[in-house]
Amino acid sequence: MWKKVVVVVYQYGASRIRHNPLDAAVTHNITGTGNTSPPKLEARERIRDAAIELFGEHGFNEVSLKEIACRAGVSAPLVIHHYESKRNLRKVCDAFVTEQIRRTKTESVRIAGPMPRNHALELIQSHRHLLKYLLQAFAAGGPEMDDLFDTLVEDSLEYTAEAEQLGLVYPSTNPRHRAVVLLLQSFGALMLHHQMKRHLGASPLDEESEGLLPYMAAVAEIYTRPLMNAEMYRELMESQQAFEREISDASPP
Amino acid sequence: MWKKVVVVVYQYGASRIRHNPLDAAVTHNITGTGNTSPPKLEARERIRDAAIELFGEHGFNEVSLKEIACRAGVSAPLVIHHYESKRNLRKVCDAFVTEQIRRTKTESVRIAGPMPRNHALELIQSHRHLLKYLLQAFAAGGPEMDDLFDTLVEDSLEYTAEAEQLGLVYPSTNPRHRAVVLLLQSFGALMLHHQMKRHLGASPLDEESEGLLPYMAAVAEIYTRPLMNAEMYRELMESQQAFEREISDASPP
DNA sequence: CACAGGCCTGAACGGTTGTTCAGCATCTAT
DNA sequence: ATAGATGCTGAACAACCGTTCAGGCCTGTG
Repeated sequence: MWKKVVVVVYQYGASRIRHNPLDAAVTHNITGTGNTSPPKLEARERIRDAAIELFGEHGFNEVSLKEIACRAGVSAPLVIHHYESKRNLRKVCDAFVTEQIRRTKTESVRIAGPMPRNHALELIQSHRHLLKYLLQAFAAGGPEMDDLFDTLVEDSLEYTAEAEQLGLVYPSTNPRHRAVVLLLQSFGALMLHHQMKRHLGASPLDEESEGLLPYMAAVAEIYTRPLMNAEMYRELMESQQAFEREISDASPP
Repeated sequence: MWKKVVVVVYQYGASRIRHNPLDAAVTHNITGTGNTSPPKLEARERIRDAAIELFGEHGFNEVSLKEIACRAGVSAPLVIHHYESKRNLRKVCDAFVTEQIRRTKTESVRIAGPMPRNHALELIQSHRHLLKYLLQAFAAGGPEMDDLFDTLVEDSLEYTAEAEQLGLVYPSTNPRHRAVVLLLQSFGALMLHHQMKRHLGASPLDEESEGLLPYMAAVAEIYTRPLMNAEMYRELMESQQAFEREISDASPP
């Protein structure tokens, strides 16, 4: 039954989150027909969805309870009545989005097979609002997000290893570190989606799903062909090592 | 007595900032000789520096005027007296940081020669607070930041081309797009510096400058050796092309 | 029918925010 | 010495925030 709730919520979210009386009637209809177990439906889920959408769009502190309530078609005190406080609402949203993304990820992994595409791009097409929320939550921090990031790393590590055995991905001297940096780069690039859209014409986070080819092509080229020389590599590492040696020589007396 | 505490805190903060000798000389000169042009020194700069530091650390909306004033060792209304409003203060900070980074960048380019290191890493060692502010400002958006990002792209493009002629960097089918994506990835990874520190042990944004080798090594490996197969590349591009074709076939009736 | 209980709301409260205002020192110029 | 800027402050203000409270609507149950 919990699943059913989730499905309804998702469909609701996919329909751009209009909270008209019509939609309210529809949800009421759905709840009224079948479920015998304690429903507790309707407004509670609408509030959560509105919060997720608005937090994802504008950030946590930029959104007031009144705006959330307004988008959910309810009053502000009701938000407090259902979720104890705004902070707790955020915690619930964090947990919900985390769970939803975890499920979506494993599903998409099953479907896509051992294709180590960009994690971010994997999620984008169907769950844009979740991804937006996720990015805001990553920026804001919090233990839920730390856990989620960890599982993303583990998942990435896992099916990158599969792809490596298939010869699609080349081995690394430190697969875990590589996976982490790739995740950081992928999600980080999405956090700058505004600049990405300005310079590349489109971003995975805006409404139209088209025009991503320039970005995909650039990323693909960077990841399939070496970008810089081995000599470059050596110089980079040596300068950094020299710098760190200099630091540690100077500081610890 | 409270003031004294504040002042100490500020000086400690300022000693990390390390103003340019040029700026220090100018300010001292003005105050000492009684320049005819509007002096308005001392507190005004302190407020600006405090604002930059706090905005960079906690974000624009997370910092109140009172906190800025407290760190600058003045009262809140004085902030309004010097800078018309909080929004205007942010605009001034944007312009100042932008200008400072522009200057620093050209200097570092001169010094480093045609070494297309990470732009971010280039700035980090000496101007961490500026970089923190920059990342927050990128996240918040604004025309000043758009302009700055554009010049970063142009600069990157320019001396990547130099490095290319020296054989340190390999050519691209679209150098501009590649430069943009590299910038997005570099800065974006820094925006997730919390996760970076958790998984890689250190981040360029925290106080100690050591321990960056894991990150540098992973980045260097990604950029010097191909990550995935050409077959992988083909599949990636084709799936995206197919997806976009499907979209454009369905939508424009 | 009465009545209890779960949604839900309007009004109101305390706290914080950015900003305004009147006035206090300090200094310069007349 | 007087007048006038200038730099700066404490007190106060309106607006908004998250949250509380008392009560109204609706539904199910005796």
